[in-house]
Order: sequence, then C-alpha cells, then structure tokens
Amino acid sequence: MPRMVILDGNSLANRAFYALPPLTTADGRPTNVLHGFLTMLFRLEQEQHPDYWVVAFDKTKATVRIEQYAGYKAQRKETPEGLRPQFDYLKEILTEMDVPMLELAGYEADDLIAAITKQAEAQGMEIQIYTGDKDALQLISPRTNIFLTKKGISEVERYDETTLWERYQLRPHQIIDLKGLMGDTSDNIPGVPGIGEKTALKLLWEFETVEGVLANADKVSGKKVQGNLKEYADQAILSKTLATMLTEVPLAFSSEDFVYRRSQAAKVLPVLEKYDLRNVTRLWHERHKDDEGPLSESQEESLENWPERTLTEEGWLAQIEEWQSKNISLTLACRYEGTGLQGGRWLEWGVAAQGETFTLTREAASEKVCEAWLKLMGSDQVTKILADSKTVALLLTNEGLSLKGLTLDLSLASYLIKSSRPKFAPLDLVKEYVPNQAAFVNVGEEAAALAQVAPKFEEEIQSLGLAHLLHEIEEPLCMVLAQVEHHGIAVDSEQLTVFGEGISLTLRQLEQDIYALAEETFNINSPKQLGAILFEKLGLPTAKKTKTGYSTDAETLEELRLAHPVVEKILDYRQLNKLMSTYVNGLLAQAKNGKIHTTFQQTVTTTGRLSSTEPNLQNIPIRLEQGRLLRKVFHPTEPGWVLLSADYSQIELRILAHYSQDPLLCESFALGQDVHTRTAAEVFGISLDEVTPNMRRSAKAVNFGLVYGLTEFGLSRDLGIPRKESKFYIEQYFKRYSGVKRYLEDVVTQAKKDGQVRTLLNRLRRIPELLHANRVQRQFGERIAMNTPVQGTAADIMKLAMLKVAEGLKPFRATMLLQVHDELLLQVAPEDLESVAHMLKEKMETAYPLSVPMTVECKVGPNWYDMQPFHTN
DNA sequence: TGCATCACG
DNA sequence: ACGTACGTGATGCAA
Repeated sequence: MPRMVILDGNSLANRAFYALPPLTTADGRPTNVLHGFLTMLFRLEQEQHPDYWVVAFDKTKATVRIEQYAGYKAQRKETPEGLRPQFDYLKEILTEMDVPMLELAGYEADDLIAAITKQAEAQGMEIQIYTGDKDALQLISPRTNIFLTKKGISEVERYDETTLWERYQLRPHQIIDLKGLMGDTSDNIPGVPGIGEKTALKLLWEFETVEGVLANADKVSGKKVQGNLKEYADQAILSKTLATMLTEVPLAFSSEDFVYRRSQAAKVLPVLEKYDLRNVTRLWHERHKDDEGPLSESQEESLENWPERTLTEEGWLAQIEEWQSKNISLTLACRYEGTGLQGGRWLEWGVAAQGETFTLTREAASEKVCEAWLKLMGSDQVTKILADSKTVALLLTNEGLSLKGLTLDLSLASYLIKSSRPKFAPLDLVKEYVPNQAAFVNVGEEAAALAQVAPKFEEEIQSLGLAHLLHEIEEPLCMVLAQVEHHGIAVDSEQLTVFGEGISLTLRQLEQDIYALAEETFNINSPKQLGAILFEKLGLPTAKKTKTGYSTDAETLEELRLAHPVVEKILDYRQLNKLMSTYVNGLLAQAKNGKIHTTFQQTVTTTGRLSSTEPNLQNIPIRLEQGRLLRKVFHPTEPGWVLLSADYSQIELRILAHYSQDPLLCESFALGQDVHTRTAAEVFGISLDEVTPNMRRSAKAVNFGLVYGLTEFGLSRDLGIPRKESKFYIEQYFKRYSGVKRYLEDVVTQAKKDGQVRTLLNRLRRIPELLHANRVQRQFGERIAMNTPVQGTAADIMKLAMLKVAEGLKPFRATMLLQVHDELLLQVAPEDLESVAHMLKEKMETAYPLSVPMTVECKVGPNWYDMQPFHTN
C-alpha cells in the first residue's frame, strides 16, 4: 500500500519555535524552527519511507472561517518576531530538498490536510499526518494515522482508532464534538462556558455528539452545566462547525504532485550551510550515507543471471580462439592460493563475456587449455575488466607471464570515485550498485556481477572527469608496481642480525639501569605502568594527559629529561626498542631468499599517495643516526651494481608556488634559491646573507606548516616557541607572501562551495568534514582542503614520473626498487649508471611541468646508507 | 579491538 | 572556551 505522509507546516513550526532554545546563525538570524522541523523530517523520512509526502502551510490571515465567526482566532497572538522569517527560510530549504509544499490563499493547513487525506484515502493509500494540533485526530480512519508531537518536536505519538479509544474512549468523528463543547482557546473556538475536557468527555460518552448532548441537556447532572448548555447551544453548534476540517478546497492537485524524491546533496547542502545548520547537515549525511556516490541513482538495480557454460577441452580451445579472433571484452574474477606476491597460484578463473559465464579450473583444465588461456591473458588484443589487477598481474608474473589488455580496473575506479571508501574487494564493488548482493558462490557469478556493474563505474568515472587519471595513470601504474613488488629489494639478513645483536645488548643494559633507577621492575613498554612509575612513584610533574592516563610520549619526556636521570634512559630505550621490534625483527621476519617484497597499496590514502605494507618500506629510519645505520642492510641484488636514488626537492612548496602564483615564492624557485633562507629573509625583513641558522629553521617550519594548513598552535609546538611568536611569524609570512594567503583562502572557499577539492591532474577528494557540526572537525576540513591539492598533486606527478621512468628503464640494466613519496630508489649496473641517472632526473623533472622548475637530486651508493650526491652531465 | 607511540614523507 | 598542524603503517599493551 503506498504511503502518504502529510505534515502540518505551521503547527510543527510553532511547536519547534517554542520547544527549542533560540538558536541563530552566526549573523543572528533565528533558526531553531529549522533545526526542529528538519530533524523531525529526516527522522520520519528514515523511519517511514514515504512514497508521497507534502508539507501544508496556512496562507494569509483571511480564512474562510472569518466569515463564519468574527472572533475566530482573533485572540491568537501575532506571529512572534523570531518565528516569522523562519517560514521563509524553511520553505527555501524544503524547495531545495524537493519536498512538495502546498498552500492556498484563504485556507489553513488543516483544511488542505483534510482534503489531501480524503483524496489519498480514495486512492487506497496509507496516510500519516504529522502535526501538533489535536484537531487532526478527527481524520483518523483505518487508513489514516495521526502523529502528534509530544514534548519537544522530534518525539511523536501515533494515534489510530484503537489508541484514540484507549485514551479518550471516543471515535474519531467525536473529536469535533469534543471541541464543540470544550472549545479551544488557541483557536479562539468558544465552546460552552464551564465545560472543560473532563466534562465534555463525560457528556460525549453518554450522548455521543454535541447534538445528542444538547437534546438531552435536561438529563445532564449539574445545574450550572445544564444551564450553560441551554444558553450556549448555538455557540456549541458553531464551535463544532469551526472545529470541523474542510475537505472541499478549490484546488486541483494530484497525488503525483507529492511523489517522494530523495534530496540531492548539491542542492541541499549549500542551503543548509547558508543557515549554519551544521547539526542538520550531519543528520542529512547520516540519513543519506547509504546512497552517496554512484549508488544514488541506481538503488533498484539488480543483477541478471548470466547462464554458465560448461566447456569440454575442445570447447575451451574453440572459445578462447573465438575471444581472441573477435577481440571480445572479458570480465574476469580470480581465485588463488597464497598471496599474489609470494608465489601465489591461481586456482580458478571466472570469465564473463557476452551474457555468459565460464569457469576455468586449474585442476580440471588440460595443459593445452591453460596454455591457450594464459596466452590470452597476455594479449593486448583481448581487453579485460578486473578488480585488483595488480594481484592478478602478480599471479601471472609468478608463472613468468604478464597481464595485458587491461581496460578497466574496478578497484582503482572505485578508489578514484571515492578515495575514503575502505574496501575495494569485488563484493564491495558490486554492492555499490546492488546493495543486497550476497557473497559470491562461484567465480563465474562474480565475474558476471562485475561485468554488469563495470559500465556504471566507467560512466561515473567519465562524469567525474577521472578517466585520464584512471586509464592513463593508475591502471598503467599498477602494472609497474606489480613488477616492482615482484622484484623486491635485497637485504642482508646476517648484517641485520648483527645490527640487532648490538641493539639487544644496549637494550638489556638500559633495561637494568631503568629498573635500578626506578627501584623496581616493570614493563617499560606499557605506557600505563611507565606513567605510574614516573608520575606517581617518582612524582615527576605531569604535563599532558591522554584519554587513558598520563602521556609518556617522547615530547613529554623530553621536557622531563633533567627532572630525573631515568627519563633519558627511557628515551633511549624507546628509540632502540622501536628499532629492534619494528625494523630488525620486523624486517628479518619478512626477508625471504635475501629479499624483501613490500606491497604497495594503491587504493588506501585519501590524497592519492601510495602506501607500503608488509613490510612498510616507506618509513625506514633516516632522521636519527642510530636508525639511519639500518639502511646499510639494503643493497643491490646484483654484485657490483649500485643503488641510485632520486628525490624531488621541495616538491610540495613548488606546487604551492604553482597554485598560488605568488611572485616571491615563484621567484625564489625560478632563481634556484634556498627557499627556507629566502623565506626567513622575507619574514624577518633582512637580506639573504643576514639569515641565521635559527631564522632559517623557523622559516622552514613555517614552510612545512603552510602545506598542512598552518596554525599558530602547530607552529609554536613544532618550534617550541610561545603562541605569540608563532602568530607573529605567520602574520609576517602572509604579509610578504600575500599570494599564498589568497590562494589558501580561495581553496577553502571553493572547497566549501563544492564539498570537494581536486589536484592538478583532477584527482578528487570529497571533504564532508567541512560541513561537520563540530567546529574542530570543520577546521580540520579546512586544513584538508589546503593540504590535499598540494600533497595529492605531488602524488600525481610522482606517479606520472614512475610511468615514464619505468618506460625509460627498458633499454638499461636497471630496476625500480621503491617509491617513498618524493623519492625513487633504483638499482643500476655501473655501466648504465650515467645514462640511467640522466634519464631518471630528466623524466622526473619533466613529468608534469609547472610554472616553476622542478629539480631532482640523485644519489648513488653501495647501500641505502652510504649514498653520495651524483651529478649527471 | 582501540589506544598510544613512533618510524617515514 | 575549545583542541589543532597533512598523509601513512607497525608494534605492544590492555581491555
């Protein structure tokens, strides 16, 4: 049964106005009604799933009832100052939400509601009416329920015939009789003097209607009541008439006018922002969280059942031949054992093509078929759609083959559409469009499902302008990454073990020293126990706290270094313990055959960077000497070869210069100056040669902060200076670099408008935090808006460079080993070093030319520690 | 499993 | 009066 929800706009707005505290926008416009009304609206939308809905409003004060009774509503107070404008705001918002509204000059919302109800009933709908006005109870029927606001507004109480009877022992049609007798001061319906709710109910239980009561006035107990009934009989009848909701209104409408439509973020969010309705925005997101992204327009999609074809050996060979000769597009799913990386083996392929599915099982297939199939996988001519093609490529690499002809990787597509989505497995991808999809029983079914959602992903990619990024960058890159992962990097396990033994020794000594100084043994690795020792037993001053107790991080301990000798030991212990557990033991556990194979995650970060896992080779120590030594164990696989690294110099600041076109920043890079020194000179108003190392340090911190969304707090903490001083630096900076200031302001403004930001290569990040109700979250959103285009563009450029470098490496004896965000690590045969270094620098610097030059610095060495600058000719 | 901590860019 | 730099992953503890 279709469901129609009708809301009494005026009644609910009034309720909200008096029930809620006087909320306003930043510039003082009242908004409490908006909060109350919309909160309720979202809740009923979520709970009731209306098929039709409409909000009815009163229009003008000249209602038809004035003709009937001049006193009607005469005593109703003027609409209060704070409420009146909110009707306009509310209507504006409802318009943007595509919520139908109805009003008619001379009529009240009540009457419209009655009229709509009558019509909807005739059409066999179920009707729900939301109002604060008990008059509406008269409309109750088997098809119509009333939801009366309880205290507040978002709480409602449902009335049907049964509940009405339980509460008042009245039938719905008697509501008007009740009003006729007791009146209604708010509507100025007079009723009969001396008769309140109690008396009226008693009378109606006995005599049913006003007319019944009047006819039997003599039998009524109580002289005063009897007298008043006789004296005010006409007034009682009139009151009943006034309380009767009109069902005849001179307005033609059809239920199709009230069809429920899901609201659209692009229209709704700006208007909610306009009225500072952050809580409401949060609720909206909550309400619509399931239908963001590509889902919204295809909720009702379901999958077709593609028939499964079973083939004989001859059948397979013929089929493969046909796919090959006709260049049929295949959608593939794969089951495998082990990991893609470390000798994993494919077990089954699910193939979807032209409305049919096929399953190729390793066990069952003949060698001939497997051979033909794998040849097909390596054919550029047969195009393929896959989820997680990097793993598939690795599985094929394990068999000495390569994957060719990839035209769409659904995992990468999904990541570009919404980088914050946590999962990109086939089932999750299909669920984007077919929410109820259960787990796949077999690969054929999975392939068919992927084949059917693939066009929707491609469409979404096209419409978001992400096609180039996907097809020309991410997809080709994943093949490069597969090669890099498969190759791995050589580590000297013995050397690593020796390194670890040295650390162990020191660690054991530190442990003993700490126990001695603390005068007891405890688990130093437990922040809880450590906190107890330091701050309770030893009584050191507590500075910071965490959610769970005392803070004992390095920054806190650094402050306490002089307070007690144990602190320094603990700092040393922490540092070495980290090296031992994460790096020595962690890497040893990963080393196989003298090599380590990391996995580059291509669909994890929100900015477009790669990440590295199992192990993470993007965070090998370098800043502190003790840890840096660990890099000695990374060396080339081939004897005599060398490691060659190339890193972008100041890539993020250069991108900031490009975006902002700030003259000073651009000039600094154009002249090849040391950008931190130049910044110091500008901020302190001195010449370049007057800049002291300390000034440069401060300027460097400012430059770093800029990219993150500079805050006084962050800068003061980073530099260990008072807030006042960091504030001064920032002010000075923005005075000199006003172009940077303007850019950062603009990017935030634009992000608030769009709800998203983009990188130079069009990578997209949505920033829902900008609309968060919480101010801290919102400011976080602003910093994201400032940071993501910069960090993301750097990631884009690096990815582009990797593609060009990988191509450029082909003629040489050299391989790519690692990417560490702004650095590439290669190994090269010595005879090719000069050429490769030259090519590497060239490709990286020109990967995506900006309005300021890019510079790349190369280093060479026998291991990752002993790297010396290398200058190409 | 969530938190605290710390390694990197 | 708040709580704050951006992006990651691994480890160990304590529930």
